[in-house]
Amino acid sequence: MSDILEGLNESQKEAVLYFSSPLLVLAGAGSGKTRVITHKIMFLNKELGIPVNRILAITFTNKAAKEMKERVVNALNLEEEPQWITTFHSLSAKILRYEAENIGYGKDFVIYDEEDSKKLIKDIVEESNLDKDLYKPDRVKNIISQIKQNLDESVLDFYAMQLPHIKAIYQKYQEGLIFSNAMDFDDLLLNVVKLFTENEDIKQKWQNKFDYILVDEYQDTNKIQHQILKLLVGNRDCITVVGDPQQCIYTWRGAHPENILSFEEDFPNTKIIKLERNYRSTQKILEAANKVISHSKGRWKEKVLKLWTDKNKGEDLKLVKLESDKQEAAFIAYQIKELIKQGYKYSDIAVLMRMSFLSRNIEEAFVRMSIPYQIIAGLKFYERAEIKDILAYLRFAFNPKDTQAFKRIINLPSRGIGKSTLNKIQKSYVEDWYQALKDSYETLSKKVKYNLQTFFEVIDFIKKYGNEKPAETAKYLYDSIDYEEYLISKYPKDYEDRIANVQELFTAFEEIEKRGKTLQEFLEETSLEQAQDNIEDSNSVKVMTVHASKGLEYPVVFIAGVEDGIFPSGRAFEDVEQMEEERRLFYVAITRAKEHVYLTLAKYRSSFGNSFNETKPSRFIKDIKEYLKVLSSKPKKKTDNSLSATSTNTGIRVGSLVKHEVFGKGVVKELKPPKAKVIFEKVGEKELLTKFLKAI
DNA sequence: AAGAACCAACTTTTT
DNA sequence: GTTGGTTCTT
Ligand SMILES: Nc1ncnc2c1ncn2[C@@H]1O[C@H](COP(=O)(O)OP(=O)(O)OP(=O)(O)O)[C@@H](O)[C@H]1O
Repeated sequence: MSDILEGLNESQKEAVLYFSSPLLVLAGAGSGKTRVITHKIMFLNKELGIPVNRILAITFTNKAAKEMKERVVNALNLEEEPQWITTFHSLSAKILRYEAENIGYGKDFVIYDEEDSKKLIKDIVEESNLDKDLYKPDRVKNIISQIKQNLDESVLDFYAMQLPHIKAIYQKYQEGLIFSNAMDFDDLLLNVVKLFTENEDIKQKWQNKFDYILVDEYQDTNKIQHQILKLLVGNRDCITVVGDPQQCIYTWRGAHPENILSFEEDFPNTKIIKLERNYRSTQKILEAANKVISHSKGRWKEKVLKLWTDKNKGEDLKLVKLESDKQEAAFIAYQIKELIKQGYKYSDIAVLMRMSFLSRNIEEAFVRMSIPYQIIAGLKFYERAEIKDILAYLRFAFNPKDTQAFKRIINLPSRGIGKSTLNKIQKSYVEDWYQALKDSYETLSKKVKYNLQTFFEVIDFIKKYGNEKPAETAKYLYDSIDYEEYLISKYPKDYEDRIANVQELFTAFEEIEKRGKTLQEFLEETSLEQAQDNIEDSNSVKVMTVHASKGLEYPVVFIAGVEDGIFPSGRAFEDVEQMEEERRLFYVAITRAKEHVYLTLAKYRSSFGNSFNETKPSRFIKDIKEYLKVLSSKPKKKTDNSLSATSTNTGIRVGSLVKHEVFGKGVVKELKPPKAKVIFEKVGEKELLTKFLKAI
């Protein structure tokens, strides 16, 4: 029975071969759950003759989907990538593109990100003359999300006690989205449920598309996602899900460790298979992880077998206490250099943290020590203002109902359009903003009229050429509205970075032009992008939040900021449930490691750059102290020239010859982490972020 | 309506 | 250390 079953243990084989009823694979970290899914796809195709495009496999991240696709393509010698190995959100977006008209949307609907959604809420609160301190967009958006994720409007009644207008806001928010032909992230899922429940024939059609459905990381799915699965499976047996309630870390997005146990209730005759062998970590790491999770409460605990491994004992986990956050970062950098000397590669190493702002110090230390790194967190590329500005123009051209995009671009660059002009335009609104603008045109002031001419030209140009020639279109847009000028005057301090970002966007457009993708598809992809997606294969240390490390593994893992208030987060102090999640998060962090774990903490940490606060070691430390070795911090050396001179890395040093997308070739004059002063051949001296520089 | 100048309140985690 | 908001001036 073929090589597909090779490299699987007995329980994994059983899981791959089981088809008699719905299957739930419950197992701890690193036990080969994902491998079960991948091999089951191969088996379904190769041994049972099911076309890969009739198999739906859902992963948590795009990156996991990509890797799974690659494995399957290689193992089965496929000519084309499987279409339906994807995430819940991408799947939903794909379904809704086909079916939008059936639920009252145009098929050019846009996806509103968090920022768009919050701005909409802010507008509503303003228009309704409500107390904007009470109805903070953050809070309101959270509540609305909770309602949508729990398929339960009684949540609304609960909050209505404190916030009497929350119901009205919710309603106006939904109206506002539909008005703009837009969906938020939750709608993406919710509308699939709506579509399927209201249209039996459409549901049938999609059921018939798939012969088998597999889901990875099931513990982090929420009720709507579960509902989508139910609707797609119908009363068939064709589903396998794998998961680990101990690794549930997205309860704030509607997941719950208990959910995975109720899978049985919704899918009758569910068979449960448990895996108990860990293939990832050394004994000590595994035991420490087991210990962490053994302190957790919750009835799901006994449902998962305790893991064992026959790997060697390995080394103790290390705990290193440093005086300050700067020294913590310096230690990590120093220790990485030591590991490199021992033969590890930069890409063997990950630095994990609970909160993304901790990466700042680490980045600085890495630049100083010439350690190649990649930060997988923080402001994502497509959330940057300059990127969103350009995209908003494109969005608006294709979907002129998009109110948030319209408001963003109508006075960007400044065209003399403020509140009162906007009101005039709004009065003419019938069909969409483009029409409103045209119809109100004659009533506007001379200056505005003049300025709007370019605006119309640009929008018309995008409409005409945007889909075929996105790169050229974007460049035309950039020139016509003098966007560079705008960036320079608005961001005198860092406009270079921003221009470079836009340049990078153009490159991405050229890419999609080559691959024959539509702009529409591109916009959708970017809104569903995840931090993990950008992880490079390059030989660099990966720096990320614990959340972003889901499903990944590294020989060496540093966990920074292991302090009460950071890990666990201070927000979890009063809430038992949340503290439980912090514990699971800590479990996830440790179980990413194969060979070495370093926990680091700073006795004093500066908040917001100035005041130093004394910290307390994380409460999780004492749970694993029997596996911990406390290291004294090494004496600090002031300079690192000797180190960087001997190491062969791609880091940038004073004197390095470098290249920049926009400014061309130059020489590094001075390092000011994370920036560098560079003298360029053509444009002279500039100060910019080193990440935009390539050593040559 | 735009821009300067000043202030406040942040930072979980993210599709 | 940033981002967004407010207030004042032009
Ligand atoms: N039967 C096996 N024999 C040897 N190695 C295996 C086997 N199954 C899985 N592995 C390896 O163990 C590691 C963890 O596997 P996998 O990612 O599938 O686990 P997982 O249970 O999905 O982990 P997590 O819960 O952390 O996402 C991988 O490096 C994988 O290649």
